[in-house]
Amino acid sequence: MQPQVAKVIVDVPVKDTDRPFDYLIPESMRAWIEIGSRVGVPFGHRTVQGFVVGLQDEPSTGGIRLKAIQEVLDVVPPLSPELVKLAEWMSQKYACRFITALQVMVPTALKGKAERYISLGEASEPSPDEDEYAGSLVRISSEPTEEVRTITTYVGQKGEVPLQQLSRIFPDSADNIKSLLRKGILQENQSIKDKLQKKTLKAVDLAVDANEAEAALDGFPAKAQRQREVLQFVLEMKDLLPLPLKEILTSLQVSAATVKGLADKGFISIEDLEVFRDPYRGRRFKPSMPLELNDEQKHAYDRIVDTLDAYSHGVFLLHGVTGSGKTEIYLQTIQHCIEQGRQAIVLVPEIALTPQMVERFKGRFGDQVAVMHSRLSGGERYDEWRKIREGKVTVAIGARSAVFAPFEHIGLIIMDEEHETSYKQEESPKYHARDVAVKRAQQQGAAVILGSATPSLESYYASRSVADEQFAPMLLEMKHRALGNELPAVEIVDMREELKEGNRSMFSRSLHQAIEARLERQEQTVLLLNRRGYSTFVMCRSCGFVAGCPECDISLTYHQKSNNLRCHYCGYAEPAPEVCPDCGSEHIRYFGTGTQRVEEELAKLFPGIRVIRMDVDTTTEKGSHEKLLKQFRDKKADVLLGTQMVAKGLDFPDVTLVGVITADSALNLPDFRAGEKTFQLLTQVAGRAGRHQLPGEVMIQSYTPDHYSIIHASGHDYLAFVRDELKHRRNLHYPPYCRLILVTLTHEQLPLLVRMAENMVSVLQGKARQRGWFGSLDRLTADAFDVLGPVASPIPRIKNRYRFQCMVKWRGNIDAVGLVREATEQLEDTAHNQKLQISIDVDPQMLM
DNA sequence: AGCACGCCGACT
DNA sequence: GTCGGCGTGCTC
Repeated sequence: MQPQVAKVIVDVPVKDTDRPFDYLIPESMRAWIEIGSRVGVPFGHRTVQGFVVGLQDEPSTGGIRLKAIQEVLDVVPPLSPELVKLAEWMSQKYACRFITALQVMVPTALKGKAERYISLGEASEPSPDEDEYAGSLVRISSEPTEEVRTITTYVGQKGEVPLQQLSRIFPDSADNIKSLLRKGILQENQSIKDKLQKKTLKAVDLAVDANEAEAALDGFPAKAQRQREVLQFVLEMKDLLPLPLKEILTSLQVSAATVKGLADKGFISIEDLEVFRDPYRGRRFKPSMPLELNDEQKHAYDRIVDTLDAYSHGVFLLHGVTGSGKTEIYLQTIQHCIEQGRQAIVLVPEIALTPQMVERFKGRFGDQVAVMHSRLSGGERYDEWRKIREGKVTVAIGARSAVFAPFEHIGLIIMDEEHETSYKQEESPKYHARDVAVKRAQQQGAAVILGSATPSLESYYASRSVADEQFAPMLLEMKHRALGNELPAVEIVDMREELKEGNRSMFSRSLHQAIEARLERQEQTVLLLNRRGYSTFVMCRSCGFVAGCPECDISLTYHQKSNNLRCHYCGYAEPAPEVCPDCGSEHIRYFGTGTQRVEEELAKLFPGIRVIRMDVDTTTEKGSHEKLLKQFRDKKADVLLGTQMVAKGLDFPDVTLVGVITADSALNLPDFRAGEKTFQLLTQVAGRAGRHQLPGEVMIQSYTPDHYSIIHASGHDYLAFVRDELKHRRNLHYPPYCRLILVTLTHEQLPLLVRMAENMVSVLQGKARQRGWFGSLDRLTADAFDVLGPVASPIPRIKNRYRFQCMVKWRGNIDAVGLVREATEQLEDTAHNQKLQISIDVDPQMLM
C-alpha cells in the first residue's frame, strides 16, 4: 500500500512551526513523493515550500482534517532519507530549526517562493443573464465598469497572469482586482517558483529513421535546397545527435527559420536539451598517476583501506608534517573507494580551493569530479550539485557545505587542513563540518580522514583520550617529508633587540640580508604579514578620533577603490574624510592593510625589487587570486607579500625564504585559541619554504620570542606545543577540557537587554540545578555545567541592536544544548518581549 | 514569516 | 459612520 500522508517541514523558520505538518498525498503524486521530496503545500492562507521528512499509510486518528500537497517540485528528490536524518540530528545538536538544517543542504537555487497567479474564477462563467451581472457590478462599485471589463478580458485572454504582472499593467486597479477576487470573478492560485531555471539549449535530432531521411534527400523541392543541406548535415553528424541548433546555424550559415521549416516537415525535431554549466569546461587537466608510497604513507593507507574494505565506520586523524604527502593518500584511498562502487567527499578550506588544488583531483579522476566553490555562480553551483545528485560523478570536492553532497553511498569523507576555522559556519545552522562529517560517516558506514600538519587541539585530544568523547579518531602519524628533504631551518628574530640597537624598520637586519641574498641568487621569497584581528581603519593622529559606524560599535573599514569607509557588519558607507570630522586636523591617516606599507618599504630598501601583493584589496576580483599566483610561479616577481592567504597550500619550487614580519600580532587577542592559531599559521607558512631541491629558510620576527607557540613552531614541534597548550587550557577550563555554548541576546534597548540577559543566566542556572548538574567545573566531577556572564559582546552593538552574551561551559553526559534551548524558548515566550533575539552558538570558534 | 482577523483614532 | 492603524494568533 502506498502511503497516503506525508509529514512536511515547512519553510517558515520560527519556533511555532518547527515541527512536521501532515498532508494528504493526492493519488497522482504517490509515485513521486519520497522522504526528501520538496513540495509546495497550502499553509494558512498561502502556499509555502517544504520538505517531506516522513510518510504514513493512514492519517493519524485525532481528526484534524488534512490539506493535500499541492505540487511536487523536483523529479528527483533533492534530499535522501539519510540527509533528512542528518538534518534532524543537526537541529538537535546545534539548536537550530529543522528547516534551516534542511535548507543548508540544497543549493540556494532550490529555495522557492510562492508566486501568485490570477485567472478567471467560477463566477465569471457565462451566466444565464449576463446583463444582470454587469448591472450588479455597476451598483456595487461606484467606479466605472470599463476598467473592470478590460481587466477581466485581459485575464480571460491570457488564461493565467502573475499577480505582479497584472498590477504592473493596471497600476491603479488594486482595489478593483481585490473586489473581483472577493466576488469570485477572478481567482488566485499560488505555485512555488525556483530562483533559478535549469539552463537549456535548443538541440536538433532526427525525427525519422536515418534511412528514410536519406531517401527523402533526393526528393527535395528545388526551392528548399537550404533545408536539404541542413538535413544532409544532420545525417553526416548522426553519431553526435542531438546537435546544438547553434552549431548548425553557424556551420551552414542558415537561418533558424530554415531549420524550423525542416522540423515542420517532420524530418527533424528541435528540443530543449538540459545542459550543465561546467565552470571548468575547456580546461585541460594534466593526468596524474598514483605515486609510490613510502613506509609511513603505506602504513596510513593500509589502515584506512582496511576500514573501507570492512565497510565500517572509522575516523582517522592523519597528522603529517607539511610536505609529507597527505594528498597522495587522499587520492589513493579515494581510488580504492571508487573501485568499491562508493563515492567520496573531499573538504578543503574555502581559501585553499584553488585551481591548483582542483587540478590534483581532476588530474587523477577526470570528469568524475564535481567542484563546489563559493565563487561559482548560483547556476553553476546548482549544476555541480545536480551532477552529484544524479550520480554523474563519484567525487565531490568543496568547502564546508560539500559535506552535504547528495551521494547515496558514501565510502570516504576527507577533511584537509582539519584545524581550519572556516569549517565552522558562523550563521545558522552554526555547524562544524567536522562533526557533521563524522556523524554522516557513522550513518553511512563510511571512513573519515582528518588531515593536518597541525591538528586542532580538540581532534588531537580526542585521539589520545579514551572513552566518552564525541569521537575517537585513530591517530596516523607521518613525521617525514615524502621527498626526503628536511624541514626548513627556522630562525626567530627578537624585534625588541632590533629596536634597542636603533633599527626602526619593520625588517630586521637578518631578514634584510636574507632577502638580499635571494635577490642575488634569483630565488624567491614569501613574506607574511600576520594581521589577524586588525583591519583598515581611519584614525586622526592629532586627537585620536577613529571613524566608527553610527549603528554598530565598530570602526569603519577604509576601501581604497571607492575611497569610502564601510561597516562590514551592516553595510553602512560614507565618503572618506579629508580632515578629521572631530577636530578638523589634516593629520588623519588611513591605516592600510599594512601590506602596502611593507611594499613601500621593500621598494625603498631594495630598488627595483618586483613584489606581488596579495590581500583583500588585490584579490577581490574573480580569478585575481589565481592570476597573481601564476605570475609568481612564472617568476615574474621576487617577493610574494600577503596576509594569511599566502600561508596555505602554495607550493613553489624556487621559494627558499619565508619571512614572517610580525608573528605575534594575534597572540594578544582575547581568544583562548590565540596561541593555537599562531602556532598553526607559523607552521603552515614555514612549510612553504624549500619543498623541492633547494633548501629553505624561515625567519620569524617577533616581539614575544619566548612564547611557546613561537618557540615550538620554530622547532617544528607539534607535540611540545600540544603539551604546553593543553596545560594552559586545563588551568583555564577551556576546550578540550570542557565544551562551550555561546548565547547572545540582542535588543534595541540597552537597559531592557541587560535585564533579560541577567534573567537568562538565572534561568540557565536554575534549570541546571533542577537537574542536579554541578555548578562548577573546578570540582572533579564527570558532569559539570557552569554559566559565565552576562557581559557585553565584544562588538556591543550591531545595526542599532545592543548585544549581550553569556557563556555556558559544560562537560559530561548531559544534554546541555537541550537545556539552553529550553531556557531560550522560555525567555522568548515571556510575551512582552518579542523584540528580543537570542542566538545559540554550540562549540563556538569565534569568541570576539 | 506572512496573512487575516479584530478593535480603536482621523477623515469623507 | 468608514478607512486603516498594527497588536494577536494561527498555520496540517
